[in-house]
Amino acid sequence: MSERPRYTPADIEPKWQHHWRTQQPFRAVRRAGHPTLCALDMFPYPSGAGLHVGHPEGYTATDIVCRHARMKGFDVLHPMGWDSFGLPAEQHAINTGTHPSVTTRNNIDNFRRQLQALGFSYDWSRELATTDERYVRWTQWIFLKLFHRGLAFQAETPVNWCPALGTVLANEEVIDGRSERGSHPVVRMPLRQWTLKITAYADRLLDDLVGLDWPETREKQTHWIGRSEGAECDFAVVGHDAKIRVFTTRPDTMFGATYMVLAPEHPLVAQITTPAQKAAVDAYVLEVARKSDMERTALGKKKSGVPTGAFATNPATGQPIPVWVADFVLGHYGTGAIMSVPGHDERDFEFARVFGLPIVQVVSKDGALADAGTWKEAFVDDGVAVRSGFLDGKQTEAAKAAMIDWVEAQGLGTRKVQYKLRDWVFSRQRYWGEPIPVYFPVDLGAGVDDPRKGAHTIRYDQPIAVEESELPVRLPDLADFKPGDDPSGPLARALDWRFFQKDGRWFARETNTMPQWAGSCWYYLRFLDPHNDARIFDDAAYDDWMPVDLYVGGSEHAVLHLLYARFWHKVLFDCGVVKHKEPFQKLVHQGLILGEVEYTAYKDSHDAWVSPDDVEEDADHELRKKGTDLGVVVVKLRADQTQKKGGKFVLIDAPDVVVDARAHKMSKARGNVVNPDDIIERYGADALRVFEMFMGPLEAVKPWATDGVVGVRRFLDRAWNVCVAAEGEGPLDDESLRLLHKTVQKVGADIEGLRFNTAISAMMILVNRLAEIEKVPVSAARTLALLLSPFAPHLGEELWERLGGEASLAHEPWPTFEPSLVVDDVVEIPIQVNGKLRAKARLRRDASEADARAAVAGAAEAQPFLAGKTEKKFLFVPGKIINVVVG
RNA sequence: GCGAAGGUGGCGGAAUGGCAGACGCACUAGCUUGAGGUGCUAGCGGGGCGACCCGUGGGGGUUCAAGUCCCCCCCUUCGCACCA
Repeated sequence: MSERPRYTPADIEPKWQHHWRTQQPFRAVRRAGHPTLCALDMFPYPSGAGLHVGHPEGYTATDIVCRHARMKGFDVLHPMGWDSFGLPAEQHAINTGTHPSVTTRNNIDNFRRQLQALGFSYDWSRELATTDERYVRWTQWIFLKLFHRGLAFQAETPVNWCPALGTVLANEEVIDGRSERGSHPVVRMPLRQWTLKITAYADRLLDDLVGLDWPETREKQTHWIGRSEGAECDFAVVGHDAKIRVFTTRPDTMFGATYMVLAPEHPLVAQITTPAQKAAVDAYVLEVARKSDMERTALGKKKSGVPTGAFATNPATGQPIPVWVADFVLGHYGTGAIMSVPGHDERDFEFARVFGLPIVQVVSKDGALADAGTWKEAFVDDGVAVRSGFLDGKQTEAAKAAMIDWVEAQGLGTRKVQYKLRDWVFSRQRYWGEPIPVYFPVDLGAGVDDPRKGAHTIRYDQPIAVEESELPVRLPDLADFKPGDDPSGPLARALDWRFFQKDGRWFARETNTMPQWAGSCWYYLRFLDPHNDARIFDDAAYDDWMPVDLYVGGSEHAVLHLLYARFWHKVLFDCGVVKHKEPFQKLVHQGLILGEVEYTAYKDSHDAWVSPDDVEEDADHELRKKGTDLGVVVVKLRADQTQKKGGKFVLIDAPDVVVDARAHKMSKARGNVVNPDDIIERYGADALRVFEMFMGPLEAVKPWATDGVVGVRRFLDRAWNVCVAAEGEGPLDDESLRLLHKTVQKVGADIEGLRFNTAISAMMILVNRLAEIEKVPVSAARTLALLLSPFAPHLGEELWERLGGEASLAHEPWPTFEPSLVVDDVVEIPIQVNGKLRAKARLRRDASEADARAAVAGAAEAQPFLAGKTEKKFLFVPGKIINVVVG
């Protein structure tokens, strides 16, 4: 054979990356009359660890969409940037003394290098970092918008203080009483905090979810916002002036309220507890306070509580009912107190059962009266009100309305909408974040003329916004980044930065900084016009591209980032800065890529095998054999030591020992992280890109398997060989020509439907076919190169050039297909007898039933199943199937 | 407990109600190649010498025809977690 050049990604990939970097074919430019696409990736936090194979998954998906769109004539905005504030750089600074800005710069350089090595078609001229002062300026500018609208305020609120991190955390950052990052214990304590009034937007955040092309994330946000309608109502405490205000979604059941419960944190607890109960209540409240949220909920079903000894009057019945304290009532939801209707609420029912409190039926399924005391569970469905005075006979909905009317008429309370969503604690006691652009007057102590040197009081009650013209408020250079054990943060130590004089008066800057979410709340907007120092962005740039058509990122941001960003967007909408109610039209979460599948078995201390079902974790997180105190160790196995038996993997040498076969999340601790650099070195960036897309549906969680990469590499090799061997303009045989056109159709449709895995398999089929043909015409090879190019852009460009392409194929028109060639005139269709496949026939697509009958008669394999039988039914679906039903 | 997604070969996965397992990995055999991770050809769900039979978590149902639609159950993963 002649010497043909081989496919060498190590040569062609840098070549084209250089071309793209210098020629900038991916700059986002608007041309009148062209459709537009704004496709956005969730920008990464540039960690020191660099990219892992999870990053390129979503990035490759959007890159394919963008490259395809450009070839379809779209003007495309596809930017990338860095979410570069964050704790790790600061932690690194604490550990090593390296300034976070240095670490951040290095990490960004590394991330950029890695992303460019993957050949993504970003418009790098729009690159931004949230840590850039020119970006921070506008983040602070948005904060001032919030501040001036009364949406940013200081509050002495109970917050999640994490002593180990030395900062407060948003509720969303606390999981089971521990920090999301690092899993450190979190305690609740009241502190002065900047808080954003996201609850003012709760209804709009909820309502505007309708109509978005989003996955189940919409439901997650709905649950997170947690809107519930009901009423507030006061219950008078017997013998006190005090009233207990409760929130209920079931006002119709008030006649059935047989007791009340206060949260242990409730301010009235101390006031109304009788002397006889004081000791018990104090002890209980103390005990609960000591417990973390985790322990409080880990108790699960067991209800605990203590009576206060006090009674309140049920306003509906006029009867006194006991008031209890119990931890299942949360101080921070609703009013921190409930009326308990054990007949019609599961928790109240359970509680009543544990403490022998009366259970009364006030809602009936069919109007019939029952004895609730004998019930096994509460009746929580809607029904008809009974034993409820003026509500009797009313359906639940009507009864609710009537009861609320009554409560309002009596002046006891009002209709009320309650949300789970709480306001967003927005300050962090950290250095590496955006300074909050606010300062406070300072009162000097007697004889003190400089607060840096003497006693003073900072008037936190008189916040003053920094003038827009003075933005950005820059971070001071600091050498010591350690968080304090109080919430003033490391910036409090930068005295010359913190205190300043203006018109002869001393002021102090806010020393808290913004949380990492701030920068990511609006970066998609800055991409529109990233170098504009006069405005946040130009209106024309906004009109060119907004809103974001496609937003791809991990589902871990389903509530946190996406809710906050939507909130800011709506505030900016109210300010007239943006013109759409919602920023992200279509949202897709790429599935997590797990590590390689691992096979593990267990052995006890006698060296005997233990199946995973018999292994449990004891209180010290040590593994032991269930029901014994034998310690158990993990044994890692190779795949070839195991086999499948009855749906489970077992040891080949000991088939009664079950082996765990599962893929785990990639983590440094587990040592199963795959670095894309290594894959690129071995197989090339295009192979990595294609493999990530070939692994399965974009949204699915998938285990990584390095072995599989060779498969796509072979495919790319073959595609290369087919194209470099292409010659002349001879005709393609009919079947191959049809396959080519069908592939063009399928690849285009699959890209638009984000079904990259099936697009790739279609191209594999095409390449396998073309590889069998002696002389592939150049035109077919050019089509193949174009189809391939969104997935394997370096290969696509190189082949295009070798096939005589004049310039980069980045804007070359996407191939079209001939509709008549994608539908076959003659199709092979199955012949079934009683629904079972017996033969096959080749029939014209427009064949008649008579043709079909003739085909059946001519199908020798089918005859034995027809002989001597009576035809009951003859089914013929043209182009699909023949089914003869006989009896 | 609640909510969502999902269960198809050894593995990743295909399949507008119409030939289950496309495409790829791994594996087996042969060829080739002087070999050290990437060549070529063939085979590859299970059972049976075979014609055939059985197979999409389990059980029912609808239909000429069900992985796909309906009902019940089981399991896995993810999210939320006493929200009044």
